[in-house]
Amino acid sequence: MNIKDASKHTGLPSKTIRYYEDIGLVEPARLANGYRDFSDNDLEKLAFIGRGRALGFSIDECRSLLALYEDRTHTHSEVRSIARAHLKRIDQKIKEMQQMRATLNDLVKRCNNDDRPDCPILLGLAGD
Amino acid sequence: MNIKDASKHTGLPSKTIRYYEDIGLVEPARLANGYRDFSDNDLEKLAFIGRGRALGFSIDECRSLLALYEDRTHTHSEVRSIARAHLKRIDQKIKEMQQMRATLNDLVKRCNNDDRPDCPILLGLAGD
DNA sequence: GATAGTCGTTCCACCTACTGGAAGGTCAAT
DNA sequence: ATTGACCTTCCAGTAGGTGGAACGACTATC
Repeated sequence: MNIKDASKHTGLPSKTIRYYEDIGLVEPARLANGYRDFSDNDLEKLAFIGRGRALGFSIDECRSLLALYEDRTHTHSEVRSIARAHLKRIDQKIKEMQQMRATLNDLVKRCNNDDRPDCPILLGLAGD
Repeated sequence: MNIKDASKHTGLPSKTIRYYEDIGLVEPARLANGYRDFSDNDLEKLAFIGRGRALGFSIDECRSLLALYEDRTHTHSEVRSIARAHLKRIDQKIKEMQQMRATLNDLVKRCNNDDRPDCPILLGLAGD
């Protein structure tokens, strides 16, 4: 399967797939004309990475998870520890974003009810 | 004020302050020895940018907001539109993260209650 | 057989927002 | 005179791609 079709199958842009090859995540075969030829296994790997990325795992975490997946002797504990660490990171990030949101929303609301020359958003950024 | 003290005042690393000068956000004066000499106004600008960044605004948004702040004839509407767009982005991002969290948390939970050889997290990533 | 249009290839640069480090200059205290 | 803590510039690297140039390959049509 050529790269365009692999892209359609996995939802990943061709450019990204080439990049993933560059950094050694997949190693598609090559046809006589030099075109990449993706096997079913390649597609599965790419889809795996795609899902991992969609869940916010880093490329390196995806790499590790993929290796664990392909190693039939994998233990749950390694996988869990990667996943739990990531979950913690996500929770942290969500908290930060909610804090941001609250502060910003407050400024915006104040701005909505205020038509004095100095915008409360800017005053907020300026530190009052 | 030298860069170290400016760093302490604003909470921004010296490296970052130099970077901000590089990209034209501040233009501190220079002493005869070539050292940067930050004025109160420079410090205010840096702190402004720092708060903007902490709220998740991009550098370019901070640049615009700072310009609006320094332009005493600024209108609320421009500021609001930047802030509202950012608020929307934050909300979108929070939603995405919560979706991620839910999916990942589900996988982790299934993994906790499951000691079959194939880890549910990996199976989830592999697309079941 | 020529041509057009859509694929494919590599390679290099660019993006955001910094951060790290090397090589060297300056200053205050001892 | 030397130490240590500053300062300077410049170059490279980070993550995870994305854009574009320059060029080759394949298919369909005339």
